[in-house]
Amino acid sequence: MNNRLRVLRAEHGWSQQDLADRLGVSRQSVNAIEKGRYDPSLPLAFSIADVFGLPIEAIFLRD
Amino acid sequence: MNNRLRVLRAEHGWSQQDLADRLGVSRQSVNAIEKGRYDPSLPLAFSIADVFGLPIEAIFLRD
DNA sequence: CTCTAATGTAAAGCGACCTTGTCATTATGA
DNA sequence: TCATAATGACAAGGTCGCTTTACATTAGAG
Repeated sequence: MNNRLRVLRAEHGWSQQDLADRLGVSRQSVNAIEKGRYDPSLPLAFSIADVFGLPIEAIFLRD
Repeated sequence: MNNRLRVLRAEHGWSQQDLADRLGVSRQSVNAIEKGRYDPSLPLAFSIADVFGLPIEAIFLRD
């Protein structure tokens, strides 16, 4: 499950900590998801989609 | 996190076992998700979206 | 160069997701 | 009625998602 988190975060000029704060999760979680170490839960995926104003499918990609 | 699994499954005339087979998960998992006992992982949510030919947002709803 | 922000990673712990196995209940059909 | 299918639920066990704490590395500002 690839994702475009790093790019989207950069477009917004946010640090991993900034994004973590907006999502209400730890910086390590953002880093781990961004680096592909694991996938977010579905609720967190929805939160990420909300933060960026995009559908989940525009952020997370099948492989 | 509400979902429209029961309705969609009924529309297709599938039993929980039928859907589980298509998703490659156990019948108990389908039942638990359908009953709202827990949310699917993101990869499973994508599989469900694929099976029904719908975007994730059309199946799973924020609360 | 020095200080600080940002990032990457690791460990331990907890709860969520998913499994197999099992049992109970309800509905349907021969 | 009897057999079978479908659903709901629970327990035990494994892995994943997320936490806090901690430390190392990299990059930029001054």
